[in-house]
Amino acid sequence: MKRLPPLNALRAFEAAARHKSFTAAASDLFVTHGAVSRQIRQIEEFLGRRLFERLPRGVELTDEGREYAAVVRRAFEQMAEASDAIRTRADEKQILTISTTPRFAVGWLMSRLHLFQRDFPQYGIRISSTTRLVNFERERIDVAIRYGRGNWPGLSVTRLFDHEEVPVCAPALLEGPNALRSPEDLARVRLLHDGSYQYWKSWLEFAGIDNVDPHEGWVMDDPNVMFQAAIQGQGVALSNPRTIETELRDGKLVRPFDIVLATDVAAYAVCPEQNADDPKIRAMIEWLVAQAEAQE
Amino acid sequence: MKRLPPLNALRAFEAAARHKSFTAAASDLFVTHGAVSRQIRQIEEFLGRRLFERLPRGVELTDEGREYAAVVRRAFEQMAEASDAIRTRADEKQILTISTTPRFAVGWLMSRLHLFQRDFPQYGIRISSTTRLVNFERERIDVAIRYGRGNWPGLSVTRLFDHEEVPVCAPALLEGPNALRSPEDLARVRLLHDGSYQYWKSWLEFAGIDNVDPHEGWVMDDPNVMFQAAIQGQGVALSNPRTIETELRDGKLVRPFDIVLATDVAAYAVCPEQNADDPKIRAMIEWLVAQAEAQE
DNA sequence: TATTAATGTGAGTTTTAATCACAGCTATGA
DNA sequence: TCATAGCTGTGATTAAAACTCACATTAATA
Repeated sequence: MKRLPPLNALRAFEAAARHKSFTAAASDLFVTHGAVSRQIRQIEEFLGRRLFERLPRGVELTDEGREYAAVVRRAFEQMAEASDAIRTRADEKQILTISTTPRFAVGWLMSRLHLFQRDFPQYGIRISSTTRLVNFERERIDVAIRYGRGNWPGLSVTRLFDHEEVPVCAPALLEGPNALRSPEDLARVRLLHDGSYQYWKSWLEFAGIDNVDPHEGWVMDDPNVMFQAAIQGQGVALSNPRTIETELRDGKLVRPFDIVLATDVAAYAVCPEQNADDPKIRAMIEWLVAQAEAQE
Repeated sequence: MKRLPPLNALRAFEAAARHKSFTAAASDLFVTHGAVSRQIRQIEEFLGRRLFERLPRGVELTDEGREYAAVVRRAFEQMAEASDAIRTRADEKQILTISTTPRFAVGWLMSRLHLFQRDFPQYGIRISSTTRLVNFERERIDVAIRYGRGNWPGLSVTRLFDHEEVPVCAPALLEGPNALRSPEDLARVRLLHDGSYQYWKSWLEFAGIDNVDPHEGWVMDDPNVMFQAAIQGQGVALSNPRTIETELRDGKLVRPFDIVLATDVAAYAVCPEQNADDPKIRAMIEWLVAQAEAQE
């Protein structure tokens, strides 16, 4: 076979030809314009011909460049199409089953999962949300995301992020004559509890507040219900800020004070040790870690 | 455009599919089998499918892999063909003119130049061999290779290798009753001089030989003629072993003793300073340096 | 049973590519 | 007409990717 030009540079050339601009191609490829400029030069040196005319504002393809770009684009399209055909082949599509808590599913996973699907169209996704500990084999779970201390024998354990607790409430509670200003003001509002009084008790101790009764308020067994109550202004809930990211960003919930209780539990991605090398499981766990890191 | 797999890995896949072997593909691509193994895995993880069946002796394409390989190969062929068409386009082909001494041309450059041409088919090559110092502009020289001390003002100078001198002769001179055994035996054979007695004089001084008259022997003004004389067994010549590589390898000439005289001159690639950035000149000089280094 | 001819892989190194920050160019518009 | 905005080019540095090495593993072959 005849010698091929540097392939990554060729892809940069294709993008530049499509945009008629190095800068636009660069942002298309998520690199800087300098990287594209170097790669185009590589191709031009390889071919011994200019492919672009350099103009003061942008670039323009030479005749040769235009012809070449057409061939290159067609070749890339064929490759992309063939790759895509394999990746999205519906028959015998592999299903990746994720088990997690309902809150984590709604508050963290859902808003990100389309990104995984975009990068890995070859896998079907199934989400099984339960607070129970799962039997991987019987329930056909590939990856579970669980809070704990990471000591699960027989399982491959990957830490995602620490679990911290911070009070959150509807923004309306920060306004008016009874507005929450300091932690002591919690005595005047309803506490929302997730299953047990324990969490608020620990937080109040940590914050050094003694005028607030941790047994006051409502207890709900479904955290999603609890957060809906908080959004409606029914009281103040405790939450890991990471799992209510969207609510915080949209302003549905706010953090009245920045006293963050660190805990000794963390979110972990786990799977049976013997499956840790399965490509789809590895892909998912690596992706979860990357997402958790990106969130910081 | 749909997402493309890692392109260099794709090339490795193509080679592996062609050879039906990772090891063979590796040597084809001048890398180790480990590199190919990783790249194939990359592609397989990207696609979410095995492309090869792993057998104990070698690998075999899966049905999917076979289909995919066909598409990929065709796409690469299109790119290679289009690239080649531009690179070898005869009209307006750029000519690269190299000026060097006749000896260097015959003894070093000639045997390597096809490698340059293979990598850079887009340039036509012209060789101008003369011992004169050249006028780059008037004689349209792009790159000159010259011996000296590297102090040529106005020129961009790149050192290639040191010039050393060592005696060489036909292997026949090492046999029979009058065989050359030690440097002192040079008194019994003819010395072959390249233009001046100076070189032998320096070498004999360096070697500490005082029974040999450096003014003995034949003086030839063309080193190629001198080496022909040496090959025919007419005497012993002094030479830089680098420029008679092929004669040494073929056994036409041998080094009777390993006393190497280092000199203060070296071989340099030079070009006018203002042309040092010309792609074809840069390509040639970088290639000359790489060849000189490879020879060591 | 030892050998051979392959692929797979963890750790470390080398090579390659990308970034950053600044330079240079010129059409545009104040 | 002169500063500005919008590009591309590049030297030095940093970051990432690829490769190598050495060893492991496997099963056909001698």
